[in-house]
Amino acid sequence: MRERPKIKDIAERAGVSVATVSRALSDSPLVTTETRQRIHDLARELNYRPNVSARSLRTRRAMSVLLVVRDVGNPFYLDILKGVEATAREAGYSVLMGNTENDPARETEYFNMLRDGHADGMILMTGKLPPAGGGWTGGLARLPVVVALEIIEGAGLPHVQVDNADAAREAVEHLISLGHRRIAHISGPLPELMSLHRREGYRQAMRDAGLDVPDTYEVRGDFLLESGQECCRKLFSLREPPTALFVANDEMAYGAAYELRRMGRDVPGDVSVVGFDDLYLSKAFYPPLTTVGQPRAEIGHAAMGLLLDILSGAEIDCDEPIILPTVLHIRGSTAPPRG
Amino acid sequence: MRERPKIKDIAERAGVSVATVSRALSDSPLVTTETRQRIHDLARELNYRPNVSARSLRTRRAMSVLLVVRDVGNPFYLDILKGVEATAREAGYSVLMGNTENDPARETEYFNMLRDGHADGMILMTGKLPPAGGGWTGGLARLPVVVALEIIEGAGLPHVQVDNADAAREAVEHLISLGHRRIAHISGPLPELMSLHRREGYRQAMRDAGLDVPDTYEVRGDFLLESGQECCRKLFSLREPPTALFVANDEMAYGAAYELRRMGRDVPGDVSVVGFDDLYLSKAFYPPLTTVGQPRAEIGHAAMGLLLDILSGAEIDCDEPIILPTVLHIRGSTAPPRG
DNA sequence: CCAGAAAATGTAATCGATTTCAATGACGCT
DNA sequence: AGCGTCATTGAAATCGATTACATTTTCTGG
Repeated sequence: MRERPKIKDIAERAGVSVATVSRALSDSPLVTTETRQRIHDLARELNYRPNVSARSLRTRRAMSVLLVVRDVGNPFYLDILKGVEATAREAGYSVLMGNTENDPARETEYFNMLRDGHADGMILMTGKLPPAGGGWTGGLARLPVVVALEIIEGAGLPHVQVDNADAAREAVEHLISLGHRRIAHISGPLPELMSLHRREGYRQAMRDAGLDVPDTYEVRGDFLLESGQECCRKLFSLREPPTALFVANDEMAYGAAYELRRMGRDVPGDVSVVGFDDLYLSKAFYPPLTTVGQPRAEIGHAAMGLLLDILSGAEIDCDEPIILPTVLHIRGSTAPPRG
Repeated sequence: MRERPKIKDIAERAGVSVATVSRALSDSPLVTTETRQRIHDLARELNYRPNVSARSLRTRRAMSVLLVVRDVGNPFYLDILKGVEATAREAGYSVLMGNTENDPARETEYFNMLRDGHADGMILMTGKLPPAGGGWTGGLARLPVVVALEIIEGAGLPHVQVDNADAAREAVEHLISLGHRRIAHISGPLPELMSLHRREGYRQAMRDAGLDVPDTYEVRGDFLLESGQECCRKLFSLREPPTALFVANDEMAYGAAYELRRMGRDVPGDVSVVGFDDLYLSKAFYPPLTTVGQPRAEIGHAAMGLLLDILSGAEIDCDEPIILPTVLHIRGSTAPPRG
């Protein structure tokens, strides 16, 4: 058998019809235990594997889901992917990764993969929907899509997320409790909701402590390393530079810490830095980064679980997002202000 | 048209047969320019997209390739992925990412996806073949698989790689030229060829300089952060610890640098550290890491190009690997030895 | 030992596209 | 007008599985 065997080959060899083979292989109770066993053995012997195209054409199910992120290279997504994969695997689904690089064309493309039958559902972690007009405007709420990490308002999609505002507030309160008064914030891209919420948490902590936030203390980044450096330069060219930074993600925090060292300022001696995400390098960073940890595997697990529910036809309440808890990891990059 | 339109819907609306529609949509010269235009318009209007399962069932082509890595979370793979994707996209292929976590079961699974028709070809970056006996022993050379980064001997597969030994030699020569004599090596997992080659480069540079390499100066890691710390502890509990480390990848180098700081040794004041890979965080690391950079996008580009050649039926000479050049980035983690 | 229900299997339709082969129509040429 | 040629188009087979429906076999009770 040089060619890839098909169900017909097994049927001929076993002396039964293709229907019986199909039923036997899917462990249908309609076939005798003996024939089922015989067919299973034969399938293994021939090293048979069903053709996925044929199967999903007929069943209208691809048995795979799409996990769409901004940037696969971001180590942050790894644990989420693992959580998703483990849950998907249990249910017999495989996971396809999609990488958008914030490119709207690619975002639309992944949505199209849903329609093409490439995948049955999608976990969206880009914070964006494809631009309207591409045929997606209506009926989006009926698509098997779960939004994780990010927030997309008004689309009627189910969400799995953390309380960004609350986590940010906790992080800033940590800085305040160390004695810092002049605390600046490097935010993510605006007006994305995730960035807005983290900024809101920062503002609230400051307000609660009766601290002033001059406009110049809020600078906007884009979550990338270089942007952390750049924002940091801006903040430290101010007349009254901050003594602590709350940075909206770890990657920018790395950039900021690097830039501070370049400017001859010690972290945490001169400036304290808090990040957000707890990338796995953050504890090996110098100094080890104080940062907000998210339950990544659980996020993946919850999102995939929700998607499976939807795929099995359950009605999901989209107004009640699943909120998972964060943990503030206090490490070496924060200390009381000098003097 | 609430349902997803099929080719038949277009055919009815256009008053032609499905055959004509299929031909028109694939821009076959067999249809008049007018009907072709009319059908294209109609397709856009109905927002038609062909069902991939049906198409690939008939054409026996999935128009997608598999990119299999040890660990998607490793930022190292990002640029390679980008190179692969760009090249694939041009040729109309999409890229599916596979993540093995060094789990043989999952490695086999991705190979099976090839047979299932999920993908047409595969770029393998795990350095391993699935265990024999699963029906893969014979005919592997005929599978559309390209090995990138890693090396798999004797399988008759085409390779895209860098000259690991030469790059390692260059890195170690840099340390020697700074005046170091006691240079230790933290290797990758053995007996993987990539690790062996990097170690070989280290040994050769030492030999060429007439330097001794005690057995205790070669410790084996597994490419992960923690292993870098651990190996570092071993080396610095020696009677005569090294003054410089050549570490087989950046991630372990991070771990080693972290551990050195914990032990109160300055990098590069007390100990110089050289890594391998040039992760994008390496330049923001403290101190910025001296490391060997690989042409990642080009590796992805070359591997996908090779795969496309194979898929279009070209005969590939597997004995002549494609070798791409490396660059040693000299940064702040290396300096002359103290005194 | 037979009617009839239940269990096991087979036949053929089906999923939605591509493609082979046949049929049609338009056109030029004698 | 008649015929061959070429350009278009259509009808139907095909890819490899699943499954509705039909059929055969087995079992049960009377």
